Formats: sequence, structure tokens, C-alpha cells
Amino acid sequence: MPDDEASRAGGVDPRELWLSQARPRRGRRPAFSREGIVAAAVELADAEGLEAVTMRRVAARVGAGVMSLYSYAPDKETLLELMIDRVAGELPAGREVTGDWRADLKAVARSQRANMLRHPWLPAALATRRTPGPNTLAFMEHVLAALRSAGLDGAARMEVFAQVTAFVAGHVAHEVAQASAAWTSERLAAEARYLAEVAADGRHPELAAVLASSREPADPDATFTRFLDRLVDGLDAEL
Amino acid sequence: MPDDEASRAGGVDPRELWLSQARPRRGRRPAFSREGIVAAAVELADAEGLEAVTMRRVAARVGAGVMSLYSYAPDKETLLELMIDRVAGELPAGREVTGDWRADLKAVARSQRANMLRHPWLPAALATRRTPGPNTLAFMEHVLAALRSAGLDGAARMEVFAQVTAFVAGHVAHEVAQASAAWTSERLAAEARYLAEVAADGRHPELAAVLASSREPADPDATFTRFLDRLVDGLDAEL
DNA sequence: GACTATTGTCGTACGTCGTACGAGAATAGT
DNA sequence: ACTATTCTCGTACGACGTACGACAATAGTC
Repeated sequence: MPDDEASRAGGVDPRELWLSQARPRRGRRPAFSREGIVAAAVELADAEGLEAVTMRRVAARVGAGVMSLYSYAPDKETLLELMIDRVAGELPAGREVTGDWRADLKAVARSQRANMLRHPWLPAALATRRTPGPNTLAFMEHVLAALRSAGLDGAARMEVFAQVTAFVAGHVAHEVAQASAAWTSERLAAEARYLAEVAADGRHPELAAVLASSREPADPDATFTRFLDRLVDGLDAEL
Repeated sequence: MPDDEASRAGGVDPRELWLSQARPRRGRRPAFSREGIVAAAVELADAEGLEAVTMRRVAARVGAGVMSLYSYAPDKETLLELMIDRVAGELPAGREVTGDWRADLKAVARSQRANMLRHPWLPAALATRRTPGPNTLAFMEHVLAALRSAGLDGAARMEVFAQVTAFVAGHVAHEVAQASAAWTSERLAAEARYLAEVAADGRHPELAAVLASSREPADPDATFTRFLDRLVDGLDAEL
């Protein structure tokens, strides 16, 4: 048992996590696969939310013993990273860019939003992400290429990528929370009663005015597009 | 035991959570206070992160039995909401606006960022927030007032508020993750080695170029200001 | 002052979580 | 056949959120 320094505290070496390594030539043949396990975890999160992703439930889903999962991921946090990179595989990458970087950037953001709506746990999960996996890197490569015509240097393009991602994540997190199934009609009514009570106390005139106006619920797609346009056009204005 | 419908599933009635209620005229006098408990929870989160906020540790910090906390908050999720609203009390509110809505909005965003840097758990916590408490509402009132001169209708002003908040939260979450104490030097070196390896595989030319350039770490304050200017100026361009 | 209703405190206990440990099974080189 | 290696997974431990209910303290009523 050499116990090389890779298994020390502070996180696993990203290389041994992400870089493909050849199957060992000795020892028992694996009965499961990392892909299958991660896929099961993603399905679970999609269907029942992040908090349903427990080692026990994932193991049950793939038909493994709980502790067998630890042969494929050193801990649950890492499993979460693998989930993130798996769904990053659904994002466009390797596609050619049009040369219109504003249009490309908006398309990128739209596909990010679509991905997060498909996987509503993603915005919350991204908040604790550590090291980008291969699919995330391929997507980053795509975005950086799309931004080539924007005349920004390397660091600035990276910044823009981070900012757009953060923005979309924040927006979708809010969007998903609003549309959540947890909003029963009585919960909604209670909320409305509370806000009305606050608005009626006289110390929140602006809030009262906003509450009084605007009753239609606002189309989420249109709202997102509007926000995105603002952000990207803001980028544009700087050049 | 009437068990009125307020204690049903789907969350507590916001009114009985946020609206101040008179002390009951009968029964034992409370030994603790909601404020003290929430303050202890915030201190804990500030010092050791959100995952250190457990009912047991909060109780120990205020000198209460664990189950006593449940007299002040119906569950842990609600305690988290109370924490969020407590730190929202550190945001500017009730202050007069200058009339220059762009400057005011930028000042608002800066104070939000400062607050999130003081309480690094806040971006993550905000993702699951349900109902705005009084301090959050006061802050919203302030922002809405600042936006009065922008010529937007009620719903649009609310949108802008939500967008700026989402933007700042996303940005600071990223910022905090980068500067996290978990980045030991060996961890950092391992990350660099991994990225170098990826860049060297020839399939990530843009990434390689970015990695090759730009070695100075970039001032976080300046970066935030730049991004914020972009966003707000983008808003401006729309009018 | 005794009685009772009400409210707050908190010890115990239950089910669930992540995961350390190590015994056993399977595989491949010798 | 033997051995080193790799994988599987039952058991167990400590920590978590919180339901339950016994008990303590308060205030109104007689």
C-alpha cells in the first residue's frame, strides 16, 4: 500500500479524475461503469432534485452495493462534479462559429439556459464546482472561439465566459424557483396576502405601486431574451 | 390543539413568520430570542461556511438545547431564510436617491457585492430563497425608488432588480470560489498541471492561447466594476 | 394560595446521511 | 498452484434534521 500523495486532504488530483486511464491489467473486472453511475445520478437529480441524489439511491438505481460507488468516485462531491460535466456534454462544442460574436454569444447563453432548464439542479450545483471536466473544457473552447472576433484578449474572453455563465445560472435559478411545483395555490395566496399587508403599511409606496400594476405573469423566454440582449449589448458598447 | 391549516405541508404562512406578533400573555417566558439565534447562525456561517450551520451547533452557540430552536423557527430551511433577511439588513435602505438612477443602481450593486463578500455563503443561500423578509423588502423599496427616474414600469423595475441581484450573486459566487482557502498551493499546482496537459493535446487551441497569455491575477474590484458598468450601460442603451 | 391553561425547554430516539474498514471474490502474471 | 492486484459490498460509526412527550414556568381564575 504505497498511499501516494494523491489521496491526501484538499481534494483529488484533477488529472487522475478526468484524464482517461487504461484499465489495470490485474485484478477483478469492474461490474459497473463510471458513466452508468453518473447517468443514474443525473436521472435521479432531474426527476427528484439534487437532494434525492444520495449514494444509497444512486447505488440502488444501478444495482450496486453502496460502497461500490467509491471505486468510481472518491466521494459524493466528486460525483457531483462528474454529473456537472456529464450534462456539459449536451452543450454545443466543436461547432464552427459564424463570425458574428454577439449572435454566437447569445446562442451560447440560450443553450446554457436550455440545459439548466432540462437539469434544474444545475445552477445550484455549479456554485460549488471545482475543476472543469473535459466536456466543460470543450464548451469553453467553443465559447472562446466564438469570441475571437470581439477583439478581447485572453483573460477578458475568459471573464466574459464566466460572467455569462454566472448570469444565466442566476437567472435560471430564480426562474426555476418561481415555477417550482412547491407553489401550491394556497401557498401562493398566502404569499399574496403577506405582500398586500406589507404594501398596505404605507412605508413601501414603490412596492405597493408595482404590486398594483402589472398582473400578467410575463413570458419567461421573452424576459430572458431581453436580459441577455442587455448584457451582450452592454459588452458591445464597451468596444 | 386546534392544528389550524397554517402548519400544513408546503411551507409556513409568511405572515406568521415575518409579521411581528405580540408576546403571548400566558405561558413560560422565552429564554432566548429569534434574533440571537439567527445572529449565532450567521456568525457560524461567516466563520465556517453554510455547512457548519447545523441545529446542534447553533444551539450550542446560544447555549440552548437543540430542540429549543424549534420554538423560534419551524425548521432549518426557515432559519436559513431568517439568516438571509438578517444580512439583508446591512444593505442600504430608506436612503434618499440622487436622481441619477444609473449611479444609484451601481451603488446598490456594489453594496450587494460587499455584503456577499462579508457573508460568502449568501450567494448559495439565495438560490433557494422563498419569501422576502422585511429587510429584503426595505431594500427592494430602496432600489425601486432609485429606478424611478429610469422611466420603466413596475414590472420592468422589478425585473432589473432581480437581474442585478442574480448577476451580483453569480459573480461573487465565482469570485469567492476562486479565492477560497481550499486552494492550497499543491492543489493549485495540480490544477495547473492538469490544464497544461489539456492545452497540450492540440484540440484546445483557444484555451492554450488564453493559458499562455495573461499571468497577472487581475484585480477583483476592477473586474467587478467593469462588468457592472457593462450591465448597467446595457440597460441604459435600451431606453 | 390552589388550580388550570398555556407556552417554552430540552432529553431521548428514530431514520437517513456520507463513508471508513476490512473480509471475501475475481482476475492476471509468475 | 501461488500471489499480487483490483473490485464488491456488509457492517458500523458519527452526525444530521426533527417527532415526541415529560417537565418547568408563567398568568389568569376562583
